Amino acid sequence: MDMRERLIESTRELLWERGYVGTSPKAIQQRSGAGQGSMYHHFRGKPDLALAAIARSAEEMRGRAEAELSGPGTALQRITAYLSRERDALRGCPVGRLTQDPDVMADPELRRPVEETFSWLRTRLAAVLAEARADGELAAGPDPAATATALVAVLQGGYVLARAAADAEVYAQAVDGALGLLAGHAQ
Amino acid sequence: MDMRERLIESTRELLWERGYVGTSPKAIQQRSGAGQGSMYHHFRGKPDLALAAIARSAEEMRGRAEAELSGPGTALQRITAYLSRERDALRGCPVGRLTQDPDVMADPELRRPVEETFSWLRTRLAAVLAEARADGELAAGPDPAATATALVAVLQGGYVLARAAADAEVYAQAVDGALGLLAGHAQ
DNA sequence: GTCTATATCACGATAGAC
DNA sequence: GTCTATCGTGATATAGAC
Repeated sequence: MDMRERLIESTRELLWERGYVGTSPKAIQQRSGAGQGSMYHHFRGKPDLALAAIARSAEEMRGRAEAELSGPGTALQRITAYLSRERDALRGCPVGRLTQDPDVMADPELRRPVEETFSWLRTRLAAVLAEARADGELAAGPDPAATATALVAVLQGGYVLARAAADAEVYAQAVDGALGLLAGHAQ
Repeated sequence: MDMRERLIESTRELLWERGYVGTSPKAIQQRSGAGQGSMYHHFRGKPDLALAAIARSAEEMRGRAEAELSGPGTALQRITAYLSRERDALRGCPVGRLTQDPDVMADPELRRPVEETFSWLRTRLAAVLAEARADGELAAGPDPAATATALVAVLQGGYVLARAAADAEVYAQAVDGALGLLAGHAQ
């Protein structure tokens, strides 16, 4: 792995752990093993490096979701697979956590990957919910778009509650609760 | 309002907007109109002041929830009222946002109010869900504890999605989705 | 209680040698 | 490409006058 790559990966980790405001160039240099000059050779500064890191995290998140939502099985099975995927609950979501970072949200360039990722995810999940309904797997009652937003919110909120409790099991409980509510609408 | 009070309120606002890491003593002094000496006269430092602010936000959040969950109406009506309450979606939850702050979570004193607030809220909501079930308002299917965690997660995650989209309507959609799923279990 | 002065360190970046 | 030196600013506090 070359230095540029190590800088991006170290920044990704630090943004995940400490957010944008809490991540200093110095910390990035120490984690990656790069010197001052090296970092500023590959990137114009902290925002430039953060953009590379955020874009990659967003792409990775979307790729995993798409793999599960367009994988094998019925629509309802794919939704269940996506929701039930094992996640590092106490670490939280590397993209979702950026929404709490005022400096990220204030910068249109840094903000765009975050916005697009969740916009895509809600739309994609709504489409699979609509598919489940069309196939007679789900009742006609709940609106697919609203249901999709609620389900994604359960995951994002599940991270918050798990961290608050310092207990990954709380995340699993949130997912269980969502699946339980969804089950009432299965045909 | 005396100076001590203004310091706490200013800190509450700043923690809400920028988090603990993003809030400096200087910013607190400027917003409150207090000088350096004044702030350090009333509080030992940033952590001490943050504790006062966090404890107050936690208490306020709990008070509002308790008012709705123990208010008038059937159990299901109270749950719906709690979930549907108007909230400043783009501002987010002043307590939930602290879970993303590594320095808050690393300090047991600062962490405790956050942990206790959500622990209490999940338990309290589960009790009202159990009440709704006992009263025949809700089907026996979903587990109250898991459902409660999922519902609180929808609110916390709704903030994340609304901020990601820069659109408060997304928060409302998440709540709508949750209410739609819950409706399927109403008797 | 509040003020100003001062101290120490970290942040985020630039300059220029190698 | 990477290194060290340096810079100006802000973070977080202490000291002591008033």
